[in-house]
Amino acid sequence: MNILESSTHNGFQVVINEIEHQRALVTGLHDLIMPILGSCSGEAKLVQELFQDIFRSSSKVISFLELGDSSEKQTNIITKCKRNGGNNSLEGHIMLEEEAKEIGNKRRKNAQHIGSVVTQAPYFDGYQWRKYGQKWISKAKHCRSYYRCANSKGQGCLATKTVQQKETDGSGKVRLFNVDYYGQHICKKDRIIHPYVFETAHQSVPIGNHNQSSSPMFTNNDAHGIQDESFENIFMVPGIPEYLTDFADIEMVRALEITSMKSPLIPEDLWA
DNA sequence: CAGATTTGACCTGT
DNA sequence: ACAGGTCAAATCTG
Repeated sequence: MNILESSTHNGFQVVINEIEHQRALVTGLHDLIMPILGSCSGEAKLVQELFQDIFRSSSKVISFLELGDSSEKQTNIITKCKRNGGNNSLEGHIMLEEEAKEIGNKRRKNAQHIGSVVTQAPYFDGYQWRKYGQKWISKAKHCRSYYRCANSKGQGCLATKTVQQKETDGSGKVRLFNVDYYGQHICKKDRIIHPYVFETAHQSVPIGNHNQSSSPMFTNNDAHGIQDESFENIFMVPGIPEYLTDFADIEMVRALEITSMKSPLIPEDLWA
């Protein structure tokens, strides 16, 4: 193993350890929240689903990283899937949902799918965005909005995202949005510092506590891009405690943080 | 008035 | 032909 391979492997191990640590933290949070919500409420089901999503996602990342430098294997799987064109063969079934999505992608520009997030707060991801289009998608209940990085003009940043409200369970209490990210940000110094949770030995800092005073993230939506929907409509979800709406946002921010950490060796599909 | 958003038209891939 | 992504003129807003 040469130095480069060794350092890459060590880097992966650090990431794996961090993700394992995050899983432990999330488990603790889960155990804390679920008794408060009860087991039958719609919010509890939603929160349960979000936790499951987080675990599925982290398991996926860990199992990928544990394959080590076998990124070739992953590439082969994807290639095979693409060759099969989504037919009914066994290999076709191996195809991940995200990969299938990528194949069916009709984007002409910025076709690089960076990742997807389901969140209650689709506009708060640390970047500023400008809406450039909106479209009713066939058979979808809600229209899809198209955003590009606010620095697309000034710095030529090609990052875009689409936001589409998910169809809910019908209760209408909670609005979830699918957010798909395309293209890497190449713009500089425009990011808002993430409200990371830094854990100390025996004391966890509450979510949202960091940078809250210096960052407008939790106090002023004007500084965060999109204003075509009201702040209240997005954040003040009836029946959901404030710390839970914060959690949903932290989840998204973390997903993005992982995205920004990714190795060029890892296929984009993994991060979807 | 400048910059952001909206919206219908246009373009492209399937 | 159709669905979905982008463009650009019109409109809105601070």
